[in-house]
Amino acid sequence: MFILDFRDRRPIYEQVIERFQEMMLLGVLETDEKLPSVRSVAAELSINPNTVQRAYAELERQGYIYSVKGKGSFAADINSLVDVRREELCRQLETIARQAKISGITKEEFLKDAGGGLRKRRESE
Amino acid sequence: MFILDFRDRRPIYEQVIERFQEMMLLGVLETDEKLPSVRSVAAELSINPNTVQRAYAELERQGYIYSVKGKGSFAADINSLVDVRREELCRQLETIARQAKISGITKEEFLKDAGGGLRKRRESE
DNA sequence: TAATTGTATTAAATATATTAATACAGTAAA
DNA sequence: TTTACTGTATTAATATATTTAATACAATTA
Repeated sequence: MFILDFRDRRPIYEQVIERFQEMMLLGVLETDEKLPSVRSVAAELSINPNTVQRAYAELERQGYIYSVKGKGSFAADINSLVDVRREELCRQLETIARQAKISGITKEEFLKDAGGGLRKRRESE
Repeated sequence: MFILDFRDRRPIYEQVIERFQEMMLLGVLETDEKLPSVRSVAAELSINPNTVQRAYAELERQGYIYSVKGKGSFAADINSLVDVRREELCRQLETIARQAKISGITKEEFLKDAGGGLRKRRESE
């Protein structure tokens, strides 16, 4: 499924949240598709079910998934969430751009790096 | 001097580190200029001297300052650190660019936001 | 009925951050 | 030399967040 990065200082449940968000945004998980159960994710990642449950609860609070007791957790329609995500990324981008300016990086250098980051993925388009 | 953001989830000592790094990169603190003492910073920010000491120790480890017992802590020549900082920002930029791509943000939208972030500061140049 | 699902609860363990209270050694100035 | 300031180290207590552990219960499905 995916693996955890134990060098990452952030809590495990946040990594789990991010991985599932990515899978949904990338279409690996489509709308109404079933997510693996809390217990199976816990077993696969060798972490506690409570930690997975915390991630799922947060994903549901944010509108990424919906859960039905006895049935499972399912990917929600995330089309309405794109704007929220876009705003968050814009905030992060402003923060790093401010840091770049402070560090004496020119606009040209910054945009060059940004373009590189955008292009360097596996070509899916 | 500066203030702390208690809404920030990150530890206080990290904020202290960042603020001093910024002051040095912006030239507010010049090479060999004396930083305020551990105890005075602690008093001004109403935090424990140990917390400031932790920030100073990390700043010294990273090469931003040097400390002399009995004299004080001083801004180091940070010219050789710019590259390290540039690489770190580049890594962050790639991460956020990847997230943007996953979120379906086009290259044009991303670069537009990035440029905005770079320009929106008080005009010091 | 049996097995699986999400969910809730309580407790313990673990890690990290922060404060508190000292102490020591080096520097500078009175 | 004494006094007051520096950085540095140590130990303990406190607070908070994270993670694990061990259950339990209700709903669903086969």
